[in-house]
Amino acid sequence: MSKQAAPLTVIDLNADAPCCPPLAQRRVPAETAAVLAPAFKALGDPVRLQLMSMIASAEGGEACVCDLTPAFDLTGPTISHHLKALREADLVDAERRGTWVYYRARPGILRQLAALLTVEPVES
Amino acid sequence: MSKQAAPLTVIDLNADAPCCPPLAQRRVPAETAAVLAPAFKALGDPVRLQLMSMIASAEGGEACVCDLTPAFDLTGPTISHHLKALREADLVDAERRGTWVYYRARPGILRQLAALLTVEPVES
DNA sequence: TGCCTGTCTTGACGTCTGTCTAAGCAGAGA
DNA sequence: TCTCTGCTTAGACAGACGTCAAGACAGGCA
Repeated sequence: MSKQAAPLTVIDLNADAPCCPPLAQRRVPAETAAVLAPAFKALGDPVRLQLMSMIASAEGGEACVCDLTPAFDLTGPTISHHLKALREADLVDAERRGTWVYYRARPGILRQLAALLTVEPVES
Repeated sequence: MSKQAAPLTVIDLNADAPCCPPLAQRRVPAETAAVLAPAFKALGDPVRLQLMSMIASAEGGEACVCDLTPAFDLTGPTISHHLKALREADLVDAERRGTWVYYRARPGILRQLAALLTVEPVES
């Protein structure tokens, strides 16, 4: 994976308002695709999708790694690796408080992705 | 993988109504994650994200491979490979009419994915 | 301070992915 | 029937990914 961080910051993934029109309305430009595809890719693993959901739906808006790990038949390092992938895709934030590390979802980018996938309701 | 794909058809990817509550509302079960993650994975490549958008936003609701291929600096077989990935993720349908092959988006699964990512609007 | 607990990082290994070239298949037209 | 065009499949290769074991690091507690 080559670098792609320089001029692509045009798209603010943390904004609350959708950055882009729905995918089905107008063709997604290459720059937008390059920025958003990694987020979809991060969600493209069943373990990470569940992790994302556990974090986003946790009470208080945050989840402790100590609660996430036992939910899977995977070793700690593997969960840590998946969490890192979610972090690098800007889907979650991590914060260490004492012994434990807490993860918190970033709703902004989730909104971007949801907006991109929006389709008009069925006409019948 | 020792699963036999039998009971996973509980989730109808082509239904128009969302199959599942938003990811941030309730924890996504493993079965649901296993079904939906491949769709996110398919969208997790910039080329496929653009292809998906070109197909979904095409007039008439369908796009010819002959129009898709020249839009990228990639060979025909590579585009064909990506289209196959979208097909296998149930994101698009293909139909041959005479010399050309036309691709059409399946809005149902896009709605499922969008619904899963839905987050409550910002409270301010 | 020293030990214990909990998490992250590193390195390794096998598998999967993205891309290409070459070959195969399906229709259309002469 | 032959040939041309358009798309897909097959095979190969480099690089990325998912997983684990082992070691490193950070904070709490006696």
